[in-house]
Amino acid sequence: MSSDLSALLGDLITVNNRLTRVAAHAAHGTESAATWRTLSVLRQLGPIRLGELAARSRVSQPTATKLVTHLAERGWAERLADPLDARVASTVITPSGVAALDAWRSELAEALLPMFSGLTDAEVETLEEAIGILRARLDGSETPAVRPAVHTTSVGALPGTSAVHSSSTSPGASAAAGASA
Amino acid sequence: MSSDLSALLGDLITVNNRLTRVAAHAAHGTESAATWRTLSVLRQLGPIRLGELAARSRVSQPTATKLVTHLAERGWAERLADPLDARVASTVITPSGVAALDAWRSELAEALLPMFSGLTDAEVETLEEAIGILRARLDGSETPAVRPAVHTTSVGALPGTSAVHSSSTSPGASAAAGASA
DNA sequence: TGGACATACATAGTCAGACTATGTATAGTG
DNA sequence: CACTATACATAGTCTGACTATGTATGTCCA
Repeated sequence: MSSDLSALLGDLITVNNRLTRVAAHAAHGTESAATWRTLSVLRQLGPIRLGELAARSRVSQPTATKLVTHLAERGWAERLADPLDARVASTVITPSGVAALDAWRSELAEALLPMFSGLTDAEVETLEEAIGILRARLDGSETPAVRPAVHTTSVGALPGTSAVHSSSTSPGASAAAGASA
Repeated sequence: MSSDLSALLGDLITVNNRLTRVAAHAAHGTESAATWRTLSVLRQLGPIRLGELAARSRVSQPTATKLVTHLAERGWAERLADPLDARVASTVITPSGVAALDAWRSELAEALLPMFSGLTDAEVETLEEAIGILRARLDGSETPAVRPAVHTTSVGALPGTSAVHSSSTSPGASAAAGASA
């Protein structure tokens, strides 16, 4: 019954774009979506080099610089000097940043509740599983674009490529939904 | 403990934001996401007044004006004068617009295929259902009078057989797939 | 050891989508 | 026939995103 993967992806992005507008209205009095997205990545991946953050967030390196600067001004992230390489400026989320992220999630959820009230248990489970599937794909696919390095530094093994292929009705989805980076 | 709806919604929006970045890279040589989102709404809802389009797209009325102007310049949409009310400028998608939308979907799907290759049938089904659930909520929560879910059509019943572009529902009141309050 | 090249991040400048505030034309009403 | 409400257009601004480029540091090799 799986019609066409092409159509599925088209619908996925279309719905995604519409949801983005809804979220923009929901998180009104707070920061931008880019801020929260970046904070989420920081919380999930811990101290991370700026270039790696840019790749994971699918933004350009200058954009990542701006976002981190913004977070640092808010006290939600800090830059750490790398003792082994003075060029590197790793970024960490601060406790204040974690708190802010949690607060945003709460506010967002409250704003979206009317739209998503009355979901059946089955629907909630479906959404949880779908989120898990998408997250696995987002985390697992290493950035195709920015990786011209032929150099084999091989210091920090990237934590990606979790290779999660849990089928539906497996416990993986609910766990992924609850963990929340 | 499966359902903390608050956490689910937070995860949903976070994943959504990350997917948006992926899509931005995928549809590279073409128009913006706002263009395709608007075009999708136009195809789904047929001739539609500008204010209604803005509400459905979750953008302000001036933004809708700009988007429609852009579409009209491309020849992808046309403004229709309302014989009963000279203030009204309804908008319709043109055949050229439908073709452009289909082309975008194809290009997008091709670009995203590597990331989503190897999905199991169950995973595809889960994503299809999730898309249906979200679409129902997006379509349903618009007007003060929420359209009641009429029948319990399975989401898997999307046709997808006749044309290259399936889904995106049919015009009219087909929004209630899978709502089942 | 020192110069050439590569890498990591920062800065500058630009573009587009989104908003609020406001203007203009038409419709409805007492 | 004004008087208000409605529907859309216009003006101006903010911000996230990009490309192009600059600066500092690391690495390689003669």
